[in-house]
Amino acid sequence: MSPSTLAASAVSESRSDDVEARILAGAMVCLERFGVAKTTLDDIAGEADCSRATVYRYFANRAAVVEASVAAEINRVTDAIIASAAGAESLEDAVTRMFVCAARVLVTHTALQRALDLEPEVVLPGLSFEGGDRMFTDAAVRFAPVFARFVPEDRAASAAEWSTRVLLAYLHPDRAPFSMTDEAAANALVRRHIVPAFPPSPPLNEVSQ
Amino acid sequence: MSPSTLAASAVSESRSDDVEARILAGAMVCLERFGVAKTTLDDIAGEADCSRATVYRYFANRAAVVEASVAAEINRVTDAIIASAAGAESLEDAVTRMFVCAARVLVTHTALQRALDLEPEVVLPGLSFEGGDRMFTDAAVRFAPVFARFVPEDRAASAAEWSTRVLLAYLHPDRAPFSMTDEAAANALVRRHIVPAFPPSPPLNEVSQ
DNA sequence: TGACGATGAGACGCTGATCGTCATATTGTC
DNA sequence: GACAATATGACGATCAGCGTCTCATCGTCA
Repeated sequence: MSPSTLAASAVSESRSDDVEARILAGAMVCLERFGVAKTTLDDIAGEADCSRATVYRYFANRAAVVEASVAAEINRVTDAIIASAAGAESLEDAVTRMFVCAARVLVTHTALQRALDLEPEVVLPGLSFEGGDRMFTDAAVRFAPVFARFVPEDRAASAAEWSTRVLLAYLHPDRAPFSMTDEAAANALVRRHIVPAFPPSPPLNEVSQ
Repeated sequence: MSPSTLAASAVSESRSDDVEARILAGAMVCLERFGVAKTTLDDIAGEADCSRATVYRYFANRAAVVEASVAAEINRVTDAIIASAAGAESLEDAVTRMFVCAARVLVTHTALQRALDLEPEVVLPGLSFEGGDRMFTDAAVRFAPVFARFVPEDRAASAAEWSTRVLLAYLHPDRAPFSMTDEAAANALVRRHIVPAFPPSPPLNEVSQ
């Protein structure tokens, strides 16, 4: 448990929170600049403007810092994607916006692109939905409320998960020719793979029966 | 003296030359990716697709590889700048073209920009004409023939040197607001600081006296 | 074929960088 | 001024990188 987690229920947390955030941000800056392999704890501490020992106060080791920094960054991206669907008025519209937003954010994401360039063997396995880590399943969970606005409550989770799978599949570098940053292309994908599977309430089979 | 220098006067140089060039190119790739501080000899050897031992056969140490790689790169850039003035029909035209070319090449130069970002304290001192190394005086010497087409023979060298000084002064990051990539801006600079100082033969003072 | 030069593979010792831990100093709060 | 929370620099251990070396391999040429 990190000090800030403890501090959250206590009184003084001003510094703790600040430092932990600075460490995470500093680590991300280093990952952008140097890549995972070449980033040292000195680099991170220096960028976070604190001592190495302080970093160890918040994280068990180098790997933990990197992991937490990546997780925080994924959270940021997830937030942006969710926000992009705020004004949508249909499932098709919402998912199209989210796909385009995701594609544009990731294509221009320095750290990610650098990682794909320098250490693809580390990043690519993690870019699949089933890839062990709960990174994307967690993201899918967070997407669910967006879907709940357009599909029956009990289907929102699976719609979110399915959409995330499709998104990841088409964002994979191997799919280079397919550019999801193009709204028309994203929309076509959504109409083919997402919309038909998730009709508005009530579900299709209940109507047709 | 490097093996290829020896080989140049001997018979077989095919392989040597190739390897040396690959090492220099590989080193530049690493400098782009990692910066000077984080580039190891393993990185360079790997990028050059040869063993570490082979790198040491051509260069005394890591610093020598980096230095030679930078020198080779400066040569490449110098060539490009000279080539850009090929079709010029006046001093003003030639220098303007060279300034714009230099600015554009350097602004889009990944390794240089990365170095300026990561290790400004290493790069900036070297970006002055007087900066110890003969990098720019050498470049100025190579520019001289271009100037010899428009100014009296005996003034070509100093015209080249002066122009290089002006170029460097205005390319320095501290001068950020001044964008030499803009042809009009470059031309104005040339008209003010270069052309008046180097009238076509014979020199101005001889005419006016 | 045999000599030769170029290269790769990899082991070596050395040095400095990096890691993770520790005792101590500093800071903010009461 | 005492206390808790936290930052800091020092520490030893470990690791990665450097530069050197030897040996095996390969291709070329006499």
